Amino acid sequence: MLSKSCIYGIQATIYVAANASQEFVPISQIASELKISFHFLTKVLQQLTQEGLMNSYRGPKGGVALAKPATEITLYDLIGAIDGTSIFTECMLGLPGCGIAEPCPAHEHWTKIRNELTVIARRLTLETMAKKAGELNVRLTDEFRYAQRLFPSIKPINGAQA
Amino acid sequence: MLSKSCIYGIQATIYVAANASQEFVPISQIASELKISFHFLTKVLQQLTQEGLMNSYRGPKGGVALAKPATEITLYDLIGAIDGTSIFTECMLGLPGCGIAEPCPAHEHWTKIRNELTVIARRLTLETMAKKAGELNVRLTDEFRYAQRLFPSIKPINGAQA
DNA sequence: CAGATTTCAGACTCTTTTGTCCAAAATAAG
DNA sequence: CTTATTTTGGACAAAAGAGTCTGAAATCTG
Repeated sequence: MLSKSCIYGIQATIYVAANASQEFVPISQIASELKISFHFLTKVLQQLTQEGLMNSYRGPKGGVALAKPATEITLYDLIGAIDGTSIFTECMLGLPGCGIAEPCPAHEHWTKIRNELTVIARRLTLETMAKKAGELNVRLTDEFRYAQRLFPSIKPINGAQA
Repeated sequence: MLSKSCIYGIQATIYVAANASQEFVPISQIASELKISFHFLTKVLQQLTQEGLMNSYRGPKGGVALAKPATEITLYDLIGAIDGTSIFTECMLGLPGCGIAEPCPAHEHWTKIRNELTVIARRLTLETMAKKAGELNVRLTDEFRYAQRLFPSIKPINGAQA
């Protein structure tokens, strides 16, 4: 569904958004907390800065930060910046120009799903996901936390208890 | 979204289902009409026969045929046989065990989409898609037909005009 | 039986994705 | 100015996906 690059990018961006206290968050910190290869994540985040979703800063106290308020970045933006928007537009069978005029046999059904996916991705903001990530039982990585805070450095935003 | 193998498998199966007159359809015929590499398609269809969705027969007059009536094979079966069912079950961020207890930040939204996709894929039968494929303006490949029948050997099933 | 047809099985190549590594450029702090 | 930190950029390797090819096994036809 989503590429590894895209998944890492989404996870990292949520992490940065949830970590509102730091101005610039070093990629090394993100990588170690999310258990992602540092060098690989570096490239992914470079792409997000090139797409204008993040700002970066070199040197000590440097790192990456959101280029816009978390309310103005959506899941759609993140996916589009890394994997491209083809998931939201393409035919299930990959047929170019599949539409009402010359559809594939599954066109109408797939279109329905695709449109709902698009609506949801456009509505789901980074702020919403970051708030979720601050809740006790919600996680960003494959590690279960079981009532422990996985990222002690991140304070719960939405009144979730630690 | 779907792998090339899976797309080819779906296209080929629809073709076979739409081609109800032939008992066994040679893979070479499917490959040439759908413009798919013969050897590659061979492997994909082999997988479908191993999964019990198709029967195959060697030698002259041989080829592949549906192992079950087209009403009893769904899009879900085809995808599951080639790409596996992970699309229908997995977390958007790929987190193992992502569920109500320990969800990812996008869990509830993605679950909604995923469930609808599952319902649609389970309901969409090969018969329905094959009927569609028999209609004049519907196509299985990236070639537009523009009011020409792309596969003259296949007769329209559902009263579509040629 | 001989020859033609077709699937089966495996080896092989090419491309894309994923992951690793290293040196250079920018910046902060002493 | 020097050193440590951090992103940038590119090269490189490993793994997976996509596609090609060859020979063997099965089966029909004559």
